[in-house]
Amino acid sequence: MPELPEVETTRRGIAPRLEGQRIAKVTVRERRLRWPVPAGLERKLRGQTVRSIERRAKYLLLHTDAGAALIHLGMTGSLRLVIDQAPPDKHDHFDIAMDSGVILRFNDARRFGSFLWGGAEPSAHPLLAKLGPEPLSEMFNGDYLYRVSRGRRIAIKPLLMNAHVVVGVGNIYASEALFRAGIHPKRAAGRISKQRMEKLALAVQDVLAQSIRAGGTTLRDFYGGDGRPGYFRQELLVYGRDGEPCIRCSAPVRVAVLGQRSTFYCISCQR
DNA sequence: CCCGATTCCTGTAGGC
DNA sequence: TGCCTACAGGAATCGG
Repeated sequence: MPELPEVETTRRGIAPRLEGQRIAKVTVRERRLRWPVPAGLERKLRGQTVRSIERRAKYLLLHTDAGAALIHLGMTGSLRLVIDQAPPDKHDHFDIAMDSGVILRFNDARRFGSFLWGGAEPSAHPLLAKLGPEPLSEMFNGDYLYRVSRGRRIAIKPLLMNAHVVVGVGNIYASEALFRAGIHPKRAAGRISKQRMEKLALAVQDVLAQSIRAGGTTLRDFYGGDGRPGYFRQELLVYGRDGEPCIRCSAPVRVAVLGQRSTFYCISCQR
């Protein structure tokens, strides 16, 4: 379940081997991803030099002089660097082969990922244009959360997971940040004080930064560009701990379904 | 506009 | 062992 830390870990893993390299060939084996892979994407990229790899929300942007390719990992997507000419495995949907011989290979069993053309101004792409701020930027803070939540009756957890409010926070880190801030996931967003929103914004930033340091969270599918799993799973405090005692107060951690998502929280610490 | 439900998809786990 | 079902959830879209 790649959220921001997993995508950032992937970026850091693959960028050093791709930046400055020329794309020799792009091979798409399966065009039916979350959005159809556009016809002609191979031709647009071939011969271009990868200038930089940027992350925006959960998208990776491969910048070239002709424009940027957009890659989203969806739920089960992963990018790996393949050095030899290893034959593609099941669900290896596309390759970006460099002149150096390195191949960037995308695998995604459930095909919720995407491979798109963002053009010269990718921030104007329809999928990127209306995204909220980056959680690790200065724009994202308690004042901002307080302001955008006024008058809204939605529970705080689905609000945090709404990419139009803030990007990169998925199911795992929303539960973790709310635990760290002591806020009940079902609390109406519009009824949370500015002081508590400040705590929440800091908790979101802390948990994401800590996870990036650990190389992300590997539950099952996620591996970084170097093929190594992330180790933040060991540092999860409530996610996946249904029935276990809270590490802070020993009351049980419970799971509830909120907006069709499993939500983990301490019945005592979170109000 | 707001917000909950639905939808896409396949590997895995649990029940029998 | 094998078959069936439920579940996992990012995020666009639909409908009330």
